[in-house]
Amino acid sequence: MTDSDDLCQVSLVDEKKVAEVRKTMLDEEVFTSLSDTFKAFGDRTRVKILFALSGNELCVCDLSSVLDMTVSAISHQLRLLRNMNLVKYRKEGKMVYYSLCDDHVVELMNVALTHVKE
Amino acid sequence: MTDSDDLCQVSLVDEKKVAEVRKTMLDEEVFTSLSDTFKAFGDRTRVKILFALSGNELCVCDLSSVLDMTVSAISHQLRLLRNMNLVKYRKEGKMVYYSLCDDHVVELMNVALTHVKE
DNA sequence: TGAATATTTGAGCAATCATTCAAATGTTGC
DNA sequence: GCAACATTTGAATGATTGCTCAAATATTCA
Repeated sequence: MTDSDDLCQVSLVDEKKVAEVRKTMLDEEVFTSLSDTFKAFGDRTRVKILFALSGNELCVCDLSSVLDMTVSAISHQLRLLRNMNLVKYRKEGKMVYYSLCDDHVVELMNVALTHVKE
Repeated sequence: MTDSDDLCQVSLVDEKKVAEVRKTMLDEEVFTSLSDTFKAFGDRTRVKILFALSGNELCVCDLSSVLDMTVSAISHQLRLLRNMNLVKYRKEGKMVYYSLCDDHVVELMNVALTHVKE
């Protein structure tokens, strides 16, 4: 961070504004959780999985078939979504059925969709 | 994709469900836009920038000061956010003031925040 | 015109990440 | 126990990405 201390002159003028904004900033961990959550949605495979699971409980091979992707690839991404508490699973014999954890997931996708559609 | 055709036996049973889900899936480009949008939020620096800009118009060096990061690093991320139509800018002399494009940005962060806080 | 300043940009580098492949785990039914 | 099957896992690899550094733009003011 070579130029973090040679701030622009105007920052002295906006010192008050900067201080105010700095005060409203959340804790570092909150921003980390926030960006981690968004990061989980920030991949085509994972959004597709989450979208497919909205309203449906699906097993890994169902998802593999719907997305036309390797079971292994799907499973890797499901683990990530599990760790992020976005999906939960239910075992039934050899099968593992996945579903969404809560409604925030659908809500987030809907808000983002309205943005995408302008 | 070596095992995309040797689907599990159960998929024959769930064939109907899979076909239904497949029908509800959105177009490929929509999923791409969706994940790209989320990807823009999926970085600590960028969420912080977006959060700082919610309700405030700030110049690059203000942001640099608030986030305690290089002007260059901030500028690089601002370009990405500009390309994603999440922030807009206004030139005033040497300064460039950034602000959020629309309310979806704040809305998305709020929904994600309620998820993070459980 | 030339110095000072705010911002942008491109190349380079280290770190992260998504997928593949092969192997392991766990479950069912013989 | 063993074969078949659904899923998970670890290592490896190619691709993407965030930041730094140096240089380029663009604007103001003397």
